[in-house]
Amino acid sequence: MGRSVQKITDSVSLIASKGTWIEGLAIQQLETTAQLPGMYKVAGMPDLHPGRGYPIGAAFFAINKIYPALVGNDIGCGMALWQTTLASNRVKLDKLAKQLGNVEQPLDECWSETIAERKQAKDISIDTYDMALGTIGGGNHFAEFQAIDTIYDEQALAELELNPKHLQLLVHSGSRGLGQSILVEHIRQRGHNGLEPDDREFKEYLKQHDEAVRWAELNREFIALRFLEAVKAKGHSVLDVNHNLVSPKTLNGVEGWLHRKGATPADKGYVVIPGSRGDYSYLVKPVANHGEERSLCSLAHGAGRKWKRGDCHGRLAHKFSREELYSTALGSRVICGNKTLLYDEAPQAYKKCETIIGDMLDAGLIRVVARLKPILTFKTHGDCGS
DNA sequence: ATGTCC
Repeated sequence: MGRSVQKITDSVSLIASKGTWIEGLAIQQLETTAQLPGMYKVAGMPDLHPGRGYPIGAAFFAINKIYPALVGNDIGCGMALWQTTLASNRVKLDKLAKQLGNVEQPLDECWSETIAERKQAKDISIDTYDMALGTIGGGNHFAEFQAIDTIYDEQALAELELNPKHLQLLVHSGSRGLGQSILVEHIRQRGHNGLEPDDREFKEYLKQHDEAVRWAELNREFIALRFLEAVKAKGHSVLDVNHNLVSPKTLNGVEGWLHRKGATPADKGYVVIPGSRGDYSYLVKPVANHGEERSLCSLAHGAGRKWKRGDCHGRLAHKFSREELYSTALGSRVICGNKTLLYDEAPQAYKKCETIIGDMLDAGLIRVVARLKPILTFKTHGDCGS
């Protein structure tokens, strides 16, 4: 554990070098959250940034308690990586962009049989949010075609059966309105208080939470499938990892509940740490059983915001027109019909992913397998005004 | 983050 592990208090650590910029408010929120009853240890990741009361980009280990409000509304949010059959060197950006016209509309009737089958297979019975299945949503969610740009570990790539000559599809989305509704109903009943295993609501919440996690996984699957269909390609899932959830975990022999709020698991195999749409993403292999105590078996879930959402239009509009933001410095294309979203998620609003990766390398938490370059990032349909 | 808000 090197210079990029900071011990803030006995129970609060931060995986970041002194040179990595982290907003003071985020550290404050991390320390405040560490004071919650039953909270045993918390760990900020290098992408730590302020949230609504609780910071994003952190893991929280509590004993005999879970905090639904800490998990937040986007239960099961995560990253899925799909291998496609599209040859990277044959990509025509205009054609690709054109093919993706309607991929954010609700899935049409042709999908209903597949939806029913897959829901049953994944033990999902709720149907209130079927309309949202296969949709990306807003915020930092996206689906992005990527090309493998640099290979650092051939063997790992082979193990994952990734074809470096073909495009990958990275999907970042969650449980949409379903997770939101579960949180809202819980807050209405119990506020921000934690739940103990003896509480009636504990089991109820966890049951709904676990279903929302599976729903979010299925959502990413349908997003990938419809994208593949739209561009007339085939593909298969390589990995799917949730970074927003609470799960039982034993850390150094202590049983508890690990809350991950924008924190990628380091105990679920290979993961992708995405950069902003104008930056590289990294396929990494977590180092087994390393830094459990300080990192809580977690990693950054992305490059991390540098600027607050609402600030971005004001900071960028005088410098960049909408049209200029439809392409990036790496030559990739952006489809985003929502102006606010276009500015809020601009590459300038995020830290450089390389620094986040560097911090985790310094801490001995990961090995880098490959660097992925963005080709086309889809945020939301391209035809709405604001 | 949000079938986003009256």
